[in-house]
Amino acid sequence: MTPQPRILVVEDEPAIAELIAINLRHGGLLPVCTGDGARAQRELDAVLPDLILLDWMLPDVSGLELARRWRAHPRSKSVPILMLTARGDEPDKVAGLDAGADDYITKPFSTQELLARIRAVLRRRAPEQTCDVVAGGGLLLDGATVRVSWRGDALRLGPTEFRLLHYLMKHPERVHSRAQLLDKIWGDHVYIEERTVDVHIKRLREALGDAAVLVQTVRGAGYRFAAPTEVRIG
Amino acid sequence: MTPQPRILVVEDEPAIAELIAINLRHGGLLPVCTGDGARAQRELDAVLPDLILLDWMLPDVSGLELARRWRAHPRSKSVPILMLTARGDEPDKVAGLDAGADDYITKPFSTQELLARIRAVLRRRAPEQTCDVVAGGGLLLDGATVRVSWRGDALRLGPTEFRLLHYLMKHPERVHSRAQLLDKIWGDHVYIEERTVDVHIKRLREALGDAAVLVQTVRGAGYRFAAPTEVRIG
DNA sequence: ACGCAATGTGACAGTGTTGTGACAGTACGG
DNA sequence: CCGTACTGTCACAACACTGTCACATTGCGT
Repeated sequence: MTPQPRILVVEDEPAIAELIAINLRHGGLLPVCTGDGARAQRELDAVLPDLILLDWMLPDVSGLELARRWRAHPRSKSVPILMLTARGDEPDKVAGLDAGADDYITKPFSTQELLARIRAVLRRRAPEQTCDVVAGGGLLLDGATVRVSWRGDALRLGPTEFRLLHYLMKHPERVHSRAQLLDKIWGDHVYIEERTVDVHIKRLREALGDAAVLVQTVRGAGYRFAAPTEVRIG
Repeated sequence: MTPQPRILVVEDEPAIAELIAINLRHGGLLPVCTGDGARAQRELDAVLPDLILLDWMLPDVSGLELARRWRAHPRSKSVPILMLTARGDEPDKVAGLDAGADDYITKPFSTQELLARIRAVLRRRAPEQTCDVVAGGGLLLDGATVRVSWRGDALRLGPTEFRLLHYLMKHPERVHSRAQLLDKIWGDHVYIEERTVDVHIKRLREALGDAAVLVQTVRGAGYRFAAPTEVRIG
């Protein structure tokens, strides 16, 4: 599990989503909010969260449908799902758990109850974390053990550096703006100077040593993880 | 989203409203100021803005009430609201977010913070851009990775050269006047010498090397991206 | 061939962007 | 309570990029 468990919040009502986000953050979790199934899917494709907080009612598809779909997909199969439903209808509860939800919670709920249930699910899942390894250009990053190695030698990274590298390596070649990185790594709804990203990139490069060339600056656009362009000899 | 996002500023103190307006304008946004709820409502009925900057205290109604009302109305439901309040009282914050605000900023605030928060909200609302690759005449340009290659070899372009080539390649064959290029690539709100386009075209050609023949001059009209015209025989 | 207008080109100072070191605040474990 | 590790911000330096100019070159009509 990453230092700060990532929680993907799928909730269409912005006010509630924000409320949840605040509480999660306060509880030491890292919320990422999405308002519909499509966005949630994209987010899920990007970085696998430690837990999904899934609202029953969504604008595009039902939470039930999403849960079933994610449970069927091998990549997201093992991510625990906590269902969020308006009233404690017994049929819903059964259907939700049937679709693969690990637990469910009914609105309105207290902050403590939400956190407690999330922690319970995380704890239950913790021991059997599946592998989440990314490799590229001689670097090897393991999300499960929180370790990075360069040609076999272990590297020492701080938490933020690790998450930064993790995200960059999951989307190699692609250029990410500072704003995007803030959203994805620090979580949305937090206000941080964009230049802070630069500083962490520097610290990351320091820690990477020789592998620093893999983290490239694209002037006027952002940063990217990639093997340096080959020199063609012809 | 319009090229220049419209921001409806609802703030009763003229001095503060003006200050905000100046900062927004400077940040590339288009502010429209109103001093009370009634005017704001009229403005909202007239043209839907991209974001609403809403003061907590207003002469006629509370910002909270406005937010709730706008959130309930289908027309204005999806316009993000950024609440503005004098002190960072947590109860107020929760109430504001509960009423439908997307984010919250407390006075006094820095210019940068205001702009950053506005951009963050706008960004969150904007759909995630899909990959855009353009190819033509042996050139390949990828907007996501910000890379250009000529018959497989990577090319090094500056930011403006990249945008210029991107635009030209997106509309091949077509001739673009210098004025059009300035509008599309530099933005329509800045005044720049038309000859500057020529200079960037030259730099672009330099960077393109052999592929420079694809960027053609049409005397008296402008520039165009196209495969060179064949020599007509017969 | 000539003159005019349009375009190419090299140079340059100003600006903006990024790298970097330092610093204070915070969290955490001993 | 103190030390350690980490974070976010800032100020400054280094550097790339930008816009403009002056001048060279080209194209075109007469």
